[in-house]
Amino acid sequence: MGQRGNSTINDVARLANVSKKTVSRVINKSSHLSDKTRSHVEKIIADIGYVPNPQARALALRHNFIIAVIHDNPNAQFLVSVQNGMLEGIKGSDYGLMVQPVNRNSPTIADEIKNFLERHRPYGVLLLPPISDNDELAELCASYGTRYVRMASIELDAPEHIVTSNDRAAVEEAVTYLIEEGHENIALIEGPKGFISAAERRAGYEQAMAKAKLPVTKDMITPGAYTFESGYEAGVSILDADKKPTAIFVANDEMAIGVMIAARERNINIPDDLSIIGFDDTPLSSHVWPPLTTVRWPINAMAKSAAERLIAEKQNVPSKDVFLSSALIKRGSVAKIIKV
Amino acid sequence: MGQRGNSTINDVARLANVSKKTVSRVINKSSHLSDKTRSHVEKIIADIGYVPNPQARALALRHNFIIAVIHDNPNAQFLVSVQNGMLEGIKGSDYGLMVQPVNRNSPTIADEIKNFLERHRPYGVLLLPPISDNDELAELCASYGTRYVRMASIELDAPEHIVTSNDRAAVEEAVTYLIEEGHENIALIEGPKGFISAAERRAGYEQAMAKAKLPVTKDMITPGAYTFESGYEAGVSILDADKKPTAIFVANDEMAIGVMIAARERNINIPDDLSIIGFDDTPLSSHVWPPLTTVRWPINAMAKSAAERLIAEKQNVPSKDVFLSSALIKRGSVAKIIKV
DNA sequence: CTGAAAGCGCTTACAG
DNA sequence: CTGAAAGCGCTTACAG
Repeated sequence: MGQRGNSTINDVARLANVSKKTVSRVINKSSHLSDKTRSHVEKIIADIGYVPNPQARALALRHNFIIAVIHDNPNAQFLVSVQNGMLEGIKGSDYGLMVQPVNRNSPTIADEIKNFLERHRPYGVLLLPPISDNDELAELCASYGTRYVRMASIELDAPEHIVTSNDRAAVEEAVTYLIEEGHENIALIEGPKGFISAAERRAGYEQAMAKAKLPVTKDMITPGAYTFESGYEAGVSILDADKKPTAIFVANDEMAIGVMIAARERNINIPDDLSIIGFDDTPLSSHVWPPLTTVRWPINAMAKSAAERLIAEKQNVPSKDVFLSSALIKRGSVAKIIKV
Repeated sequence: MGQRGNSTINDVARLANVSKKTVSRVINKSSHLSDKTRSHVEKIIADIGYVPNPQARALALRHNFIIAVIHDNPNAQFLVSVQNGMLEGIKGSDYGLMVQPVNRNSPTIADEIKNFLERHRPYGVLLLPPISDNDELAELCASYGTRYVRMASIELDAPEHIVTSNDRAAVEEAVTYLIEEGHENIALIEGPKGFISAAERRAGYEQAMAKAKLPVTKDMITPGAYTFESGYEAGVSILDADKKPTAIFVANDEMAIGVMIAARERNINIPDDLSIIGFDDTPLSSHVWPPLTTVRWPINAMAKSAAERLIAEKQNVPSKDVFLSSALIKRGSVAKIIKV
């Protein structure tokens, strides 16, 4: 009996009548090895259920088999999508995934990350928005020799260090759709100041309006914080104003759902009285009534690509993957305007 | 420059003019050490920014500083709550958190877990429902000498291996509240077959009804799968029937929200025409209209307690913590029945 | 194609 | 209170 997984390379070597080195070669699938020796050793390994000790390997190899996601993002759905994507990316490899949240508003955020990097020395890390736009943190990773990829809405680093979604183009498309449906007075509820994604989505909105030669006045843009509550409040302020828009583009789904609640309270019918488009395509967006028309954000695919890059033989192979260009999911929250 | 974090215990020993062992003693906060030596060594360590190599420590110590959550639970909110709880539990320690999803329906689930355990040798793991009720998997952990804790709704293992919520009592309380509000025809939408939590919640419902001497017929219980879609379908089947209940206890919030959509489609007003209580208290439950009355499930606290136990000096200290006894969150989805 | 020696960076008895 | 030696379980040049 005894515990599993406690036989060592020495046991295998002794039983197989070869040197440790030879065993090591079959573990690491080295090529200089006769088929006969290999299969003999493999049989012994299978027989005694030998598995190399990961800590010993890591020490000798000078790197472990761990990648991590470092984030300061409270959104559960987003986080799990990222994790699932990364997990897909490392599937079949020897790597595992660690999770390390940090506190964006803390002045010691760099120390928190230093601490994590020192304590676990992950082979690579994925930095999620919004902290991914912090250059210092990226440099910190580099200073430890840790591979890193940043997820963002613009290319704020070298190609091998970035995985990008083109939020601007996607929003422009969504707002253009609203315009094509006959809307002219289209409001925007934007994301929090300082978030690159918020700025990009706003830029997409402005571009679409500009191309259609539709005016954008200050009162058409309401601040938000990417939270349900902030969406609700923005909705209240827009819907209680004298001149209401016929459509609102909301910078994420959670806020869009807040707006829907505000509208319902006021007996404003969606989509007949008010059209709404969100951004993210969270599962939730199809679970509200009416189901929300939204822009699909391929977080899963982005995270997968990032993880693959992190554990690739050479990270340097620049990947010019830009995700998300046209990804409008039309559901039930937009109606055509019948011009009088 | 050169990378950070690449000085070794030897550098410190040389610079401080002591042996490696002495340095090791200060790292590990051993007591047999003069204050003078200790502070001298600490200064050197701080000066050169030395941090012990985690892989080397793990190898010598014969265990690393990683705990993991192993799960087969698709619910993002649940998963993130667990992760946050565990992270709180290990805060300030040297431990870090890994995440390993497995496929419940796969015949090779044991192999997936074996693989993970062998590859990373985590110091401890938390098993989440529903796979937490699989005794084989728990034994598998034990066979590798890996500490484990299982999260469940009943005490299906020794006290040190379990963290429990008393779903049955909590549901009984919720249904009793419905009864006190005058409801007699109370339907149940239950969780999936084979889930312990589903059976416990159903038992709580049945107990409450029995104590109030209210009949429970077969047609009052509708199956569900803990998903929005299954809740919606169950809602449709209940609300399209001839004899409608005045209240429904739904075994989780996601399904409850599905029921709300089904009700709205049929112009059934909540709570005036139909009262609903859910279970979980997900953030979402207060973001719907009307806000959902529900049972608060303290996943975060449970996960924290489990993580603390996993990294404790002695796991054996049996913790008889049972979470959740009375945790009804009254919001807007229940109305009093005015008896005629 | 195969092996003996040294090394990765720590900690653990055992002495003194 | 402090240290020299051996060991944790692997891999890496270097030989042959």
